[in-house]
Amino acid sequence: MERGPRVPPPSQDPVRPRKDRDSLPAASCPRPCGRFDARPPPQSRRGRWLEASGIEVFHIMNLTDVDDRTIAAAVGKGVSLREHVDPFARAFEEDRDWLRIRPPHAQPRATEYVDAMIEVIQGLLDRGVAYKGEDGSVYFAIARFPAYGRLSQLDQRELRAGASERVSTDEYAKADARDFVLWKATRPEDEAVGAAWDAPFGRGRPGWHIECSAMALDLLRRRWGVDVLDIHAGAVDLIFPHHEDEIAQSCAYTGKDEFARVWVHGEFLDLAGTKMSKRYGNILTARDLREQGVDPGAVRHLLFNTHYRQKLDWSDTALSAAREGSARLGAFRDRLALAAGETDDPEAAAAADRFRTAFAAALDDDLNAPEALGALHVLVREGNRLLDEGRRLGPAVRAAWGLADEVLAVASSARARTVAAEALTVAEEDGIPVRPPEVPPADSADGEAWALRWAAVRATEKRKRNFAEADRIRDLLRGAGWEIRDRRDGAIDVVRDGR
RNA sequence: GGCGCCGUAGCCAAGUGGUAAGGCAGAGGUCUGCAAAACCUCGAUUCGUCGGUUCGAUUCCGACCGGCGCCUCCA
Repeated sequence: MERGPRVPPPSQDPVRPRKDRDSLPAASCPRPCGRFDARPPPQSRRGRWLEASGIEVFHIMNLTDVDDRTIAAAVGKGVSLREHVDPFARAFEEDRDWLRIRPPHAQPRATEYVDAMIEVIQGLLDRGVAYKGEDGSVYFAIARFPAYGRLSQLDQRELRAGASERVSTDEYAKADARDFVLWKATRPEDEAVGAAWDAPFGRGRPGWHIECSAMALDLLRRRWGVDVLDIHAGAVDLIFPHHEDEIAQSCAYTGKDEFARVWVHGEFLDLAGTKMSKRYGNILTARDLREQGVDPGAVRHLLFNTHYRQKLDWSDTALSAAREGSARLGAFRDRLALAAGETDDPEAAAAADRFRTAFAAALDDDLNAPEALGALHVLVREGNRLLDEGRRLGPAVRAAWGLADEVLAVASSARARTVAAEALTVAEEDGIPVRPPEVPPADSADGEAWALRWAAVRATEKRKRNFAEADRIRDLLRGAGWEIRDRRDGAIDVVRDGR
């Protein structure tokens, strides 16, 4: 078991398939449904990098669709659990896609794996590490699992029962205050929303911790016949107790020493210096950003600018810096697409080489995204310089860019539309270029055509040296969100302003 | 009280036992009718403070100051 996660470079273990999973709590609760108080899960970046390195990754992301809050919310709305959860799950997937996070290979829902959970719980009862409490619920007996606390270094903590005020008062059903619930005896409200199942040890519903273990184990065993994960990811706040409990129940059940070879814990996103949390009322959701028109590339740029194990303090200035950086990369992508030739200038090939080395070294070293991003900016600077000098960028640079884009996907999606000089003519009437309407079309889909027509008019006016009019048109377009850039070869770029 | 993290240029942020990536912002320059973009040049003798180890520490150790997280189902 490793903490302070340092994943072995892929090259050390090139063929073995890896199974990567994340425990993503509750499809019902705000967090997975678009909020990202924890970063977009680090395993999604790791997955991209491992895959780009030629390693097969199988990523499982659990959906907790049954827990106290989900049930309470469903009861409140008078709908079934499923009806309550589905919209959240869909919204979550939309936000995930918007953030360019790849879908997991499997996304099991807790309610569809209850049989697997019952099997694990029964196994734990059979092994004597679980017991049925007076309230009919089944608990895990921490005293029977000596390794408990290794991940969070709990063994070094003071384990006074009731050290925290949050425990102790009404936990009389447990033998030990630290024991956690595996199976909760059914309550009327559970039945009301369909959150109750029959089990040999009584009717009830699974506890949160067991869901993750049972789903992962079930998928791992059926697909590979193994019961240890290579990588287990999650946010730092899950280390204790959730991951600790997962380890306890999983290892007690499988008899293995570890549940995951490597634990990857992402730090939090802070807002105004404090953890983003409902408790503090400082929530920022992916949905919010989307509605503000923020480019997902900029969001990723900001996220990758800080190591995943480091807290990231979200601020408008940080976002705006990321937006600029992301736009610079997007502009280079467009430039490269137009300029790339069949061969690389030797200097360009060397730059691409340097980039590949630095990029791989950074990501192989515990996914050092900030350093990888730095390397990308160096490549872009050198590429831009060479293009300015009229040198050729070819397959080497294209491939280097492609790798970066595949793994980081941080470039702004705003694309420049380039119009060649010869295409910049417009019909004239009595020596005056025919103009499109001053007001941009309501339908944003027609916006580009409108902007391009105006750009052509401006080019015409410019040729006639009517600079005042040309400047007026540029301002008009800028007001409508379009940036015009004259190029040295006489062509123009029209860029949708992504801000 | 226990466990743990952080403090690097105006801002964000990597990193190394031998004197500090990258981005943003700013200044000057090239280019341009003017812009924008791009490129070039410029910024920490210094990495919270004070000690210690060392030939040498920002990097290791200790103390202190400041900020933050977790301590049994916020999920």
